[in-house]
Amino acid sequence: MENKTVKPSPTKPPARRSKAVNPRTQLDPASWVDTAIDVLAREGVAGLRVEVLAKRCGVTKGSFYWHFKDRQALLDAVLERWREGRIRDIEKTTAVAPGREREQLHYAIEVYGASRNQKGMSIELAIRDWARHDSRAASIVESVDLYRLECTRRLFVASGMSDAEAKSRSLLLYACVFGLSLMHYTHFDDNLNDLKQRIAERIVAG
Amino acid sequence: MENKTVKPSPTKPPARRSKAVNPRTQLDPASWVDTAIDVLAREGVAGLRVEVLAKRCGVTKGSFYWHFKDRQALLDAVLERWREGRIRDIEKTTAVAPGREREQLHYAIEVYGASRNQKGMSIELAIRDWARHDSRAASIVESVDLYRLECTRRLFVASGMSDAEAKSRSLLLYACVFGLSLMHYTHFDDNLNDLKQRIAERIVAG
DNA sequence: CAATCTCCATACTGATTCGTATGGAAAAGC
DNA sequence: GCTTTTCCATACGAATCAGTATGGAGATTG
Repeated sequence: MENKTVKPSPTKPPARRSKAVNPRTQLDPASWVDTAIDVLAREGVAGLRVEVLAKRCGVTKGSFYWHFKDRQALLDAVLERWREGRIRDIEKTTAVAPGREREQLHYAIEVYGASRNQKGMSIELAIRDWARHDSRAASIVESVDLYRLECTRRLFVASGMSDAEAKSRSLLLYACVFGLSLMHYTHFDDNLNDLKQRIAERIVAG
Repeated sequence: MENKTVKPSPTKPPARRSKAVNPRTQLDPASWVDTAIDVLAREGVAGLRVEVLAKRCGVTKGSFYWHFKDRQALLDAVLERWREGRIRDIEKTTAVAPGREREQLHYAIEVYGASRNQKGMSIELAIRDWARHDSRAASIVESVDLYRLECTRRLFVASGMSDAEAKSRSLLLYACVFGLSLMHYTHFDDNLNDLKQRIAERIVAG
């Protein structure tokens, strides 16, 4: 379903409202997904309930079930949105001029640091936990993982490593990044930055 | 509450039933926790509902609320049981004769491999996701993490590393182990064992 | 202006959930 | 043997959830 389109005149592109840009009142599937991802980051998939989301959008379920066939349709839209965003992000992060591959790998590790990009990592972990019980989410996660692993593999190869070593480093890089965000090690040392720096070196250095 | 004990005669130790060992019918808090951890591994905390657990135990809620004050009491018991098991396991895994520290570190990495100990890792991940929304679980996870990090740190130090380097390696080890179990990389390479071996070397080697 | 379409509110059904209250059967204690 | 304690079943109330049905206000279209 996802919006019963193409009924009046297929010639007109969008033209939904009188005002060119929607002022405030109307909702579309995209804004529902926005809200859903926000809730996902803070409560996980278990928090993605249609009545809760509706209240958060300032409307009722009636609106939701006009834009989406059912709850699963929203969940699928959330997964698809996440995948697209991740793919774009990876391509941007791993694009680099020749000779600066190791530098870029350090940057890739740093941007995943839990300090900034807090919300992005929350979404990441929420979806990965989701994937442990849902095959749809698992499939999305796998496609994103393979794409990311491939992109960083190329960086390692370009920095002079064998293919097998590059694959190994690539896997180590992401495993470490996600694993660190799973752990509670704040009180393990008073110079966490030094530890992280050593880890990054261990992952990237030849 | 957790069992209204010490009413008849505090002199007798347990002596709950006629038969020395409980044959089958009676339940105690420990067996509820057993079932709960089983469900936790397969469905996460969200699956820990008292009526569901009761059905799985072959009884009704009446039994549950006799053994536990409320649902939270069971959750606390699950966390405590997990912590105790982890502490014992870590001590056993990191106890080693001098000179074999690196060997033991490789073993520690291997036992966490998702291949075996599948259920243990499922519980681990379920509790870590739980900890993202619950301060009680977060506290338990932190205590376990700090203990584990300290134990492996000692192994790295004993194998000849500086304290800072040992801490860094210790953090890298667990982050990688948990991170790998979060990822979906089965189709990334056809010789995953080689990749894992390289990763383990990278973590442990001097 | 009238008919239609868009988007949402309201009001239901039915299923689950947590927790309480109460009673009852079987064992244990005296 | 009678009472008490243990352990659980049953029955309830209140809350929350997914999904459906229906109507209605406002904009769009002819």
